[in-house]
Amino acid sequence: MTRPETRPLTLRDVSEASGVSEMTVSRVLRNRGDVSEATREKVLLAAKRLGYVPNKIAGALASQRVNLVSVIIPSMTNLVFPEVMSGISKVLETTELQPVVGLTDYLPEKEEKVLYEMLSWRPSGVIIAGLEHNDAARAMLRGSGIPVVEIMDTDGTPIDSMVGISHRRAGREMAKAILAAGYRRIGFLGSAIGLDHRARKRFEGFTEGLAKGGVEIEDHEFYSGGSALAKGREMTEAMMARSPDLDFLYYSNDLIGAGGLLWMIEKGYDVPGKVGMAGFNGVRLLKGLPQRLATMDSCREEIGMRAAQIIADRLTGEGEAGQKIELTPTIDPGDTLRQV
Amino acid sequence: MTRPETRPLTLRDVSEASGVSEMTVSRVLRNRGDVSEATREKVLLAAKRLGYVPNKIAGALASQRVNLVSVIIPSMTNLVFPEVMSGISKVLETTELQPVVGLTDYLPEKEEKVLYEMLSWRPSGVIIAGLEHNDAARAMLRGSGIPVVEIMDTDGTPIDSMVGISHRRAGREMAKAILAAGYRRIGFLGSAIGLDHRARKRFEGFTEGLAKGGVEIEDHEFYSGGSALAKGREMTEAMMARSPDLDFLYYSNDLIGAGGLLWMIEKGYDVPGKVGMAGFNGVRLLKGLPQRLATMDSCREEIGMRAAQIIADRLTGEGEAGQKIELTPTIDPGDTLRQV
DNA sequence: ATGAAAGCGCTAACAG
DNA sequence: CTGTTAGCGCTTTCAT
Repeated sequence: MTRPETRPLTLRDVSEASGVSEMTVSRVLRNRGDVSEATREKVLLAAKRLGYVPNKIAGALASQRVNLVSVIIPSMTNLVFPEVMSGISKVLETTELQPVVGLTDYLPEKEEKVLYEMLSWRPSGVIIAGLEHNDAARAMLRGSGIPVVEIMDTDGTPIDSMVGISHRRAGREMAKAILAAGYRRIGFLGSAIGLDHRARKRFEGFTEGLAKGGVEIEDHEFYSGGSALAKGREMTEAMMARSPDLDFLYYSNDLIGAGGLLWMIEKGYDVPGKVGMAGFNGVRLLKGLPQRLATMDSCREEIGMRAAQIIADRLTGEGEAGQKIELTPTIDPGDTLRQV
Repeated sequence: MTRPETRPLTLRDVSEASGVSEMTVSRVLRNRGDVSEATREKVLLAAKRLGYVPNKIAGALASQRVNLVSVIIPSMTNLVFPEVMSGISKVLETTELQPVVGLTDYLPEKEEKVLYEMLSWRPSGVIIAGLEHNDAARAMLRGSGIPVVEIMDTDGTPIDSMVGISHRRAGREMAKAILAAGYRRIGFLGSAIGLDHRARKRFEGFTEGLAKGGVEIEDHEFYSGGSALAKGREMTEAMMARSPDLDFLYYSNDLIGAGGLLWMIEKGYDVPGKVGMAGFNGVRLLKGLPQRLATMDSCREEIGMRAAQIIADRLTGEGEAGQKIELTPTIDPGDTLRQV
């Protein structure tokens, strides 16, 4: 109980305290190999009494195995990624693996740096958001020799495996649904899509889908920073002032859409009769608004689960490299997309 | 560029490729000690060409130093913790340290497990949410010999340092403000506070504060699970049906408060004239609601920053152990707390 | 069922 | 400025 020195305990301490060789102590602590019940108990008792915590650094170096999976995502405040994480955790919890998160803030150089840090810990696998990475990052991933799963997006070529949805298709499908519902004068409101490739692809797919129906976007507005709900409100106000004839507002995410919806309700617009509205993501958080915003589920938790499963399977040897899984998001018309 | 074998590269590979000793390669890669510009460039070139990524496991074992800070929090989907994280990152980015997150889901046993895993990587410090931990967890933290900062809460005794607010006091202050504004018939709506000690302390402080004014809570309702916004709506409806005479609704967090507020607005209640409302946390996300919910800033980002700073300072030797920092949350009356 | 020896890839501490 | 020698704390491998 008393341990005046500050040196962390080692296997040797447990070995001496229990009178059992280091090797056998190690076996007991890892449940490996045959150890008699008697010595096992002696060891466990000693370890617990001392408060021994094994040193994974030494263990990993010796065994050349690290039960860590690097998860590299842009942000935690986005609502989207915590749900992906929860899918990943759900699956990894059934294994020996542990997720370790690195954040990129949507910046390629930061991604490169974080990836380098992560790989220097020799993780057993990498789950990384997006298909766009700079050359250095791609080289590292390819050279790492470990399973890599790129997630969220399937519009592109993965380094190894990928799990996601086609954002281009998601945009197209939403355009199709909007046109089918009879809307024609359409405004787009989105985040400034400089570095958010998936938002950009959705936007491209959307205009493409409209074009097929002979329709062009009538107005658009982009924002960056600030509270999404408030921004949605402001942008909607600005756009409806500028283009009062719009009959549909498509938002690049549910939060700004919700802000817009609240404003429209306040102003007494007939939604979805006169003006339809839709967002993107299927954010559960927003259930509870006066009207349910039409949206499209982005399959976040499932993406996390499938990605984690790919890594887990690869490590047990059951899995194949180069898997490409495209999930199919479904449109939820909510109360803001008129039904035909 | 070609590397048929799958064995990761080592310092030795770089050493051989550059014709410089391993030790000097190591010096170059870590910017330690004096190395001539000529050899430095030779080494850097070789390392880059091979795509060498150092093995931190070996480095950590040899140097007995790990630039990792464990951050142990209940959840990432809570809105509160991502902001704490962002404060932590902001400070650690100015240092060599890297945060590593572990999630407990508010479960003490899981906290113990996660902590054990974390400590087994011998991090340089621990930042952990809350002051309540089971015996094993406390023993590990105390025995770890590294700086420990418990965050969020200051109502209790820390193992080492703590940074947070007094939730008991926060509840009391809100009670005082509500009474001062003239409200008397008060309902409380909160999350089921089984394992959320901070919510519990706020509740206790709140009833205590009311008691000082001779007032007792008239009705209360607790929820668990589901979408907070929707729950707030449902709970508010239920409570107002049951206790139509209430003139104030205090919510244990902003999200359920927002749901309640939306419902009240829809039903045409005069807020804050007839009924006042308040939440807790100062969630920025919610700016953009029709009315701004009264709330109390929980200083999340600052807590993260201060905690990270304590760890960083301890490691450079400038800092002291046992720091106790209590921040003072301020009430934001928004539009739902009548001003006197 | 248990132990002894060797070494994982790197860095600290010395030499030169 | 550069190199050599010993480990870091554990696990692998091979004996017993």
